[in-house]
Amino acid sequence: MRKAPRQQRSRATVDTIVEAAARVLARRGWADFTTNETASVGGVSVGSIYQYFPNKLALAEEIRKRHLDAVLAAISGSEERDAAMTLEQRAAKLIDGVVAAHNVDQVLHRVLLDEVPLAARSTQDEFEAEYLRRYQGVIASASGKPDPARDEIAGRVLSGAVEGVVHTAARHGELDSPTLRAELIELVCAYLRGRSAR
Amino acid sequence: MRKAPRQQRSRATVDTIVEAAARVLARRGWADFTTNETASVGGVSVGSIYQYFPNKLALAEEIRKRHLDAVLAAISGSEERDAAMTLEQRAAKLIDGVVAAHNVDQVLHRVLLDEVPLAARSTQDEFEAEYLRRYQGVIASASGKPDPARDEIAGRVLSGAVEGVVHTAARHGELDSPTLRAELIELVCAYLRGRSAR
Amino acid sequence: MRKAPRQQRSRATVDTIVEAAARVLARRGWADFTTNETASVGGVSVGSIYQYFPNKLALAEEIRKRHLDAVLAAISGSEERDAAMTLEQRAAKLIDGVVAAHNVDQVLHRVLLDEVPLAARSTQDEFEAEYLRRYQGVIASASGKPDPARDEIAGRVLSGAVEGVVHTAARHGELDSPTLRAELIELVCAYLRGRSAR
Amino acid sequence: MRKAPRQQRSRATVDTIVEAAARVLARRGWADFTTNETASVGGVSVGSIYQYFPNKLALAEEIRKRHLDAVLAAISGSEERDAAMTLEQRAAKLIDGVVAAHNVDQVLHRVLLDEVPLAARSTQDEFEAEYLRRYQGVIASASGKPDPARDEIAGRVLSGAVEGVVHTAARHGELDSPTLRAELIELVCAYLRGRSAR
DNA sequence: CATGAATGAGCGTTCATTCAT
DNA sequence: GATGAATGAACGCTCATTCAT
Repeated sequence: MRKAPRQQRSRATVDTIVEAAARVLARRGWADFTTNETASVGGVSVGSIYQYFPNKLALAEEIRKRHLDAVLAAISGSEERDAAMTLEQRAAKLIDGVVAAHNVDQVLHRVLLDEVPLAARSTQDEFEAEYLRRYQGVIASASGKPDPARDEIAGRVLSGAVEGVVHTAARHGELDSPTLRAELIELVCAYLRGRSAR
Repeated sequence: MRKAPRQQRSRATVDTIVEAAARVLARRGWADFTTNETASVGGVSVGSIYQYFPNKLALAEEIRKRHLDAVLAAISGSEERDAAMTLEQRAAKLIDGVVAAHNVDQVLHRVLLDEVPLAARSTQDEFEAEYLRRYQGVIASASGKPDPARDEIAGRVLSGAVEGVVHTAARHGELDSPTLRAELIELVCAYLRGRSAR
Repeated sequence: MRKAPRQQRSRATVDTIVEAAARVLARRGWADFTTNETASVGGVSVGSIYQYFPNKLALAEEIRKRHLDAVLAAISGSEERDAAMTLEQRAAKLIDGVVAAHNVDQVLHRVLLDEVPLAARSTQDEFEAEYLRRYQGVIASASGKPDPARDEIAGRVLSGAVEGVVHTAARHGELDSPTLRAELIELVCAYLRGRSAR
Repeated sequence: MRKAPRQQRSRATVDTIVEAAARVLARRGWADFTTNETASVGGVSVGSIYQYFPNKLALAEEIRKRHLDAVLAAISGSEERDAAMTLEQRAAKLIDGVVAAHNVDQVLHRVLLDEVPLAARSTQDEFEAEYLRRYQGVIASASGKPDPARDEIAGRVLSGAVEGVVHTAARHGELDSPTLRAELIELVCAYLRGRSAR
């Protein structure tokens, strides 16, 4: 950000801008994301945008930051590591988190991840690290003895798989289907069980 | 396409244009995809592009069509339904097909699927139908008795999962890792076994 | 220049643009020199300007080039080194050349030299070299034996002095005053005579 | 100026503003001279500038006023009309004054004279009148009998010449060269001697 | 008095698209 | 058919200026 908003008025303006920008970005996609439209949707002048953001990309970066924070909050929730939970229960909690994350703002989520170029060392990295940590939790509880290298691969496979399914489900508006939830849980458990059996 | 190229020369021109456009699209992404650059890369004039395509999106649509055809060709290969194949073998063949598909042109693939807006549902749908059919084959061979409704869901789950894993692997340049291949096969088999056990 | 104009039409357009730009630059000065005004004055679209010039400065550079060529042409004229000419005659010819140069387009001349930033290794250098060569001719004919170091200083002093007088005269619209001409010739001769006497 | 600063504090503010503005103007040139940068360099707010100056040009006008005052002060110095001084000595004093003037702030000087448009003729005129008066002093001491008309022309020629030489010397960073000083003195004396001989 | 948030006209520049040649 | 010159709406962004606090 170019300038830290000092007065209360300007903090409100920044919020207005970012929210308007997020709406425009989700509606139009990165290619048609326009500072002018953002300004008019937010009811502010273009100048105000550039008072706080050096350029369009920085604005998008701030949107990403705020969105991923919200997603992380949605994923987190009840953090207690209940030793008594079954694998199914852990998997269910994971899936619910991911689905909740996608429910934050599906379209915006997709645009941010697929279209907006990331400006070197963005918030994305921190987010992905936290995201993978979720999976490690479940994986660890399923495998007999921890094997960091193998576990990391499993994390990537699982997160990719779950993400892929949820992604396409979101596209078809079936994010909240219970069947989908059940199948996803089954997918995770089946994979992890087979893995610990090997 | 605006006009069907009649002579052989013009068919060559169209090919030149589409190939140049595909290169530019892959290199720059949809947001920076430019008809002028396409023309200069292809060594033709902008006018020639508009002789055959009513606008930029139509050109991209043609790229998508050709690319998805190539991807289908890569997936297909040995079509024989060998009754003697084990589940693992079938799964392996499937995975190999999907990976091969992504290898056709990874960057272009990603851009086409994630960034370029789809004008009409046409090409993409046909492709997805064929794509799911691949999965149905494997699913059918794993389940005892066919149950179209359940099998369709399983197809969506499996394709989404595999696609998701391959997608992220491609992003990290690990598409050809044998470990990944093994884990993916295991994922598919584990899921299908668990499913038929239920 | 970005593109060489191939057709005759485009060569005409480039001329139109440069001429319009020169008029705008002279009228408004560099700080208020605008591509939009240039386009509208020239009766072309902004796009056409950028078809041939990568940016505003390059356009100004082309104006400079053309202007300095014209000035050089005005200075040159009868080049014959008549050994029989007196110092006064040589000085008169020099002064006439410089005045003629300033008469090419006084306002534009001032703007180009004083305001427009020069884009590294511009036409300016070549011009100045040629300009100083004029002076060396007169200086050489006045001094007994050539002394390159001293002569160069004399050249700088003389050209600076003449330029300064003509400059302010131009500002007051007295460029064509015969009195001024006479005094300038006297200035040059007096300086050179005193110098050779030393 | 819009408002006369009454309190001591505000007079200090005005000074701060003008000094900051002068620095920015010298550094950036008129085309890139910015009130915002001025404010931030001076450590005040934009609002404060507009408290005292109706617009950017008025601010520049104030800079000019202060600068020309400083230049006049530099030129003046020992004002005593020593009847015993030789022409060379008088010329030397003149040259030293002009050089000293340019040394006040060479870059700012150039920008003010060449780039900043003059709003009203006021400040500049007064300055030029005083400037020419300097030259009249030397001219008067060199010519036998005073001839106001001829002397005025000589003043313009001499001031233009000296100014021109010093100007270019300043551009090449050779303002303090003793050779230059000697040549300039010689230029002035040679011209005046020749003139009184006619 | 001073601040600095807000404005918005206007700038330089790009690029999809048209059309005379 | 093919060319490429020409168009102009629209973009990202700046900055002189205003005014509520």
